[in-house]
Amino acid sequence: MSIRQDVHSSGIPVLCQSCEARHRGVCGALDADQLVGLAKTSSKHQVEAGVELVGDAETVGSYSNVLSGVVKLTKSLSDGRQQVVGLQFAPDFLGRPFKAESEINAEAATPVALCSFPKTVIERMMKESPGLEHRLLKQALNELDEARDWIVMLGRKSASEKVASFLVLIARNIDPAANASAPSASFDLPLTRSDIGDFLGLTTETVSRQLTRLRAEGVIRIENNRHVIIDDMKRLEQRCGD
Amino acid sequence: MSIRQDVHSSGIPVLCQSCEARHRGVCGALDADQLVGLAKTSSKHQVEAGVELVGDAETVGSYSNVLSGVVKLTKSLSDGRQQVVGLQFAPDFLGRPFKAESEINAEAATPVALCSFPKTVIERMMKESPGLEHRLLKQALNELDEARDWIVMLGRKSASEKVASFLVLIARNIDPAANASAPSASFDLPLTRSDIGDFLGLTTETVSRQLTRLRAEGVIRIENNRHVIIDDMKRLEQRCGD
DNA sequence: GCGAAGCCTTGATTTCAATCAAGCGAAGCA
DNA sequence: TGCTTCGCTTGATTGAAATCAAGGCTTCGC
Repeated sequence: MSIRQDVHSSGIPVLCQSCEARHRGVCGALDADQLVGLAKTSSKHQVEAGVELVGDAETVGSYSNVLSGVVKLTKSLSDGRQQVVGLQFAPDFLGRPFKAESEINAEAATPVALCSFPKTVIERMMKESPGLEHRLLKQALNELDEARDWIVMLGRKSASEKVASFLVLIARNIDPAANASAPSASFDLPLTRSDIGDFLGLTTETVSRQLTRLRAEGVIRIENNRHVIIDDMKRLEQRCGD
Repeated sequence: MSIRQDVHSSGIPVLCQSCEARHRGVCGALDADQLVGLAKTSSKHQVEAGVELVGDAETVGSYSNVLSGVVKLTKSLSDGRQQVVGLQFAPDFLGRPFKAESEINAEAATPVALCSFPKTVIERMMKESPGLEHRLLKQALNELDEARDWIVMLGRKSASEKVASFLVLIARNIDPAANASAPSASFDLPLTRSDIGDFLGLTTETVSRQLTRLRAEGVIRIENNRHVIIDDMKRLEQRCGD
């Protein structure tokens, strides 16, 4: 798949189409020369749901921007218990600077499009361009804030509060219309019931029961097992506990 | 309390005594001129256990290095349920750049010594000195790794695994002798049973029962309710689940 | 020393979510 | 078409940790 190298109206070349849209990714922090240099080394991938991204020959030794879809980060205990420790939506940055191996598995939860760059190129640009480190610092601090909310959820919320919180989180990240003020949302769940369980520290069965309850109480509607419609976000948010 | 401004053997002035020891804090990333400038604006505080650090007049609008003691970061749900979301040991950096208010409470868990700087000064230096942002990025990424291990613990570990994991974490951070290879450790717990419960997503009673069990099985010894002795770290680590 | 307040432990009981078990429905394949 | 597999739901039972309850240690100030 070819890479667009046309020039933005501001005079800054655009590395990939999607990087143009929102600037939480890598590209928004670089100057024109760097973007041209980076474009020569980048490659776009389309990946099916279920594919391991770490350990994959194409992604080892590289950083990526998520262009579309959802990537799920997981860790496992020695006996096989699994926990989701992060979800990356477009245009998040994927990869851990300053560390060779991370013990974290990354897997495409839905079909995913990635734009990848060699680690060496990014690391050189980080030294040259303070703006890039600044951007990565901001993303890391945001992820840390999210992780802390997650910690509160796992440590102190009931199963029904966890499921409600999960739906609100996904709605905010996936449904383009579900902005802060929007009273409703409609989206496909990017995870199976089992993955949702691994995200919330619950079993598949408990997730299923709580979704059934929310549906029975008219808080959400579910079509085809995957598509969720929330008519009244406020009502759902009241069940999040916070 | 006066601030040491003597000169390190390398020619770099030392801002505070403790910053000299390890360099995960702010000061290690600055050049000589900046350190002298920073020293003029810094102030050292000694704080008793239980004191709120955020909302405190002296720490609002400032960043701090933890010089000694343990600071506990907590978040609360609307009905009062509380969860510890971070523990800061010397020489961690305290404060959230790029964000005015954070919803997070910081409290001295033990007597704490802090070295504080006005936010404005640090933020100016961040613009001038890429090294400072680099250091903050590294700390943020480390904290993110820790947060993800914590998420696994809260989501998937049993009460007894949680308590064992907590003891190992504290031993590594507090007992200066408990390095990777050390087979034993000895330290005072920086938290009450109730705080440990808020850290692990458990109740006081459950924490107490699990500690009693570890003691009964000879894995740990406890003196005066607070002092813990671990003769065989390996044996304790085997109970962490990972 | 004495009393009070916190912190901690222990026991009895309850409860919420896990586990065990079964069946449904859609998708993929022979 | 029929078979298998996978994801999901629902029901019955169990179990781990919460809750409720009481009492014991420390530490403090008086």
